[in-house]
Amino acid sequence: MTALVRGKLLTPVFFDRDPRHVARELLGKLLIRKTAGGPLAGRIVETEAYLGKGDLAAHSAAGRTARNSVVFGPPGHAYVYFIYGNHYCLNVSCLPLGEPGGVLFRALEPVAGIEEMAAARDLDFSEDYFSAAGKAAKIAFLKKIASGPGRLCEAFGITRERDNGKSLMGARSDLRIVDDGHRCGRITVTPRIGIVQSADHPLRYLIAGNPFVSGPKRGNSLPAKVSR
DNA sequence: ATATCGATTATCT
DNA sequence: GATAATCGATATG
Repeated sequence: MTALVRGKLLTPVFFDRDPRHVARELLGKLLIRKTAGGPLAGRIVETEAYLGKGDLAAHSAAGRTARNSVVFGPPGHAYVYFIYGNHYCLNVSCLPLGEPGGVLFRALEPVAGIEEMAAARDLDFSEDYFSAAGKAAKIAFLKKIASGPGRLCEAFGITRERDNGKSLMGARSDLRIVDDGHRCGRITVTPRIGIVQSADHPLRYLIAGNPFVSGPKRGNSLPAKVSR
């Protein structure tokens, strides 16, 4: 697996906006984790926007607490929380200091560090088998690595202890997002997944037709489609 | 292919 | 004490 993992770091201005814009424009960017054994990288293919005010599904809906304080902080920083006693989820803070808002990373297309990520996910990986496998089998395997918010955190070793509050824009940060010039085509917008309050708002964004998005294939092409 | 269910704990009421 | 921005296993068509 070749790994061309280079690109421009994103800036505070990119994140200092409405989470809906950030969520949409994060599609196609690369999330990168620097490790001693080389970089882990995945292309962002699915996100969800969480708005500060009036969004009852957002952790910030009831105001600032110890857990959600990063979302009230400056833009471009990692908000990592623990959920269901089992999983971590990664968000990036949006909007200026004092205004809550964020974007949840829901799925990545594995780009570099496949073997390391598979190991972190407790998946069996054989280079020989993988390189010989057909296209469909490759996709099926790669989909298990980071297709889901809890899965991508496990693949990247993202935890609250290690990453909460960290800048995702820094040249010194081991966790960052870059723009490598990739342009995704059409974007599909659907309601968010796994929530009950404010469940109808179309705030989930995904690259249309991308096989690495989370969830059943059915719901991923239903409502509004937007191009860019 | 879709539905249902149990696991497991930080956080908030 | 109830809940949760999930996942993986199991059951059923």
